[in-house]
Amino acid sequence: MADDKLEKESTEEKIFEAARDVFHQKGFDGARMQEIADRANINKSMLHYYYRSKDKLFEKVYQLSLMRAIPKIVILLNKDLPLEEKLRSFVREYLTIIKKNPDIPSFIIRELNTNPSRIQEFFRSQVVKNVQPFIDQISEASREGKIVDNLPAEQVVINLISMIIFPFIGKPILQILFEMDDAGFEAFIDQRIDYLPDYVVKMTLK
Amino acid sequence: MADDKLEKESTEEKIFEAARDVFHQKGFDGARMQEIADRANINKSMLHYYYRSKDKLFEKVYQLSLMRAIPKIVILLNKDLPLEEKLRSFVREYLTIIKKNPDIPSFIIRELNTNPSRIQEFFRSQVVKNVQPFIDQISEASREGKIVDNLPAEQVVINLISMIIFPFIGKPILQILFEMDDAGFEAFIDQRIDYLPDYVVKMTLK
DNA sequence: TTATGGTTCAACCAATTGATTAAACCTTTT
DNA sequence: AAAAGGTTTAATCAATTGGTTGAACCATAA
Repeated sequence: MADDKLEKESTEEKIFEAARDVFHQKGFDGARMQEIADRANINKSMLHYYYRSKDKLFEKVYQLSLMRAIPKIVILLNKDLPLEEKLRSFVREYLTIIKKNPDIPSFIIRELNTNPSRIQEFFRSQVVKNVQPFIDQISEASREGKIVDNLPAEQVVINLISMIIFPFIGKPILQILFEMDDAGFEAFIDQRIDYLPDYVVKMTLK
Repeated sequence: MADDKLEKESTEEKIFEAARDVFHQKGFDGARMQEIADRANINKSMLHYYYRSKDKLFEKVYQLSLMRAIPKIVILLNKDLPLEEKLRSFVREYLTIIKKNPDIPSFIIRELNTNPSRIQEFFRSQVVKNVQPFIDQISEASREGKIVDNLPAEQVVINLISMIIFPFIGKPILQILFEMDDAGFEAFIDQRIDYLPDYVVKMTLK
């Protein structure tokens, strides 16, 4: 009755959000159930009441993190667009989505490197088949001599993904190197959203 | 007396190497002292006898991992070379060094994201001042209108680093996406060492 | 009012983990 | 050979961690 302003949030939701924050920041191994409980302002038993175990809770967080980041992009890749336009919107869309969820890349990469098996399956079943048409489209363009240096599709795709994702993963290094605060980093990303789509097209297509 | 072929290795060294492997693979939080001891084929007490604590042991591993990866590159950046040549050799050298220590990038990035304070200082004191001349050189070139799209130095540098480092960090994704085994991945990197230096120059300098 | 059933909590448990200890072992020195 | 000192080991500790339990709480329905 004190400040129930916007506290319609259920306990289950509070737990999930706290878990998401802690898992994102510390990873599975570094996360503590007690810390999640504290951040959600509830008793630790509640975690197990709603999610059974740390593994199950992590699974939920992980799944939603991936779901939030990937499908929107994947849809784009399956559209029937000319390569040039697809490249441009891929870069722009991807950067924009990650900007809204900037801690997801580090999170995914970290868990993918420390405990591959847990999620390789997800990638194999959800991502690969949706990216394949895009790869094929690039391969075809390469065979037709439309790609700079006749690079194979794998190299082109990695160059794309690298330039999109790495700045978020390397944020702490970046901030030290260029003496950026968080606002500076955001401005840096905005600048990227602005020039990178055209830049990528230019450096990829003849 | 069985197979003491090359076992001149001291216990201290065996511990360090085992620790390096385990820390690289699992990170600080995921690493277990017992696992390190097992991998080194020694009693767990030896870890503490030689390195006092898990933290101290980690510190040693971390420091050497950084030392091994960074100085060689940093030296290059301070040489008095024309930008074009410096770019080329920067990409080639950096890729070659990481190829020899392919698990270091993920390791550094992971710890940098989970526990920034532990190492920010190292970067600030060791890396920044050595990279600065390189940044300045690019900034100057940009002012002189020699950079494609007149990109600011920060964007150029990040594009470089992204394309060099990310493939190693994203190896698990890459392997799923393109159905690569470890040999395939190495071939992929070799291909990169081959074309990326010139490619980067072309996409950076007018 | 009271019975019901979902929710919350404090107390507790078993297992794991980093760390310590004291004795045994081995190599070198005297 | 015996003393000395560094090295190795097994046993053990205290703290932490994920997880469990049973009772209390509280809203809703009979």
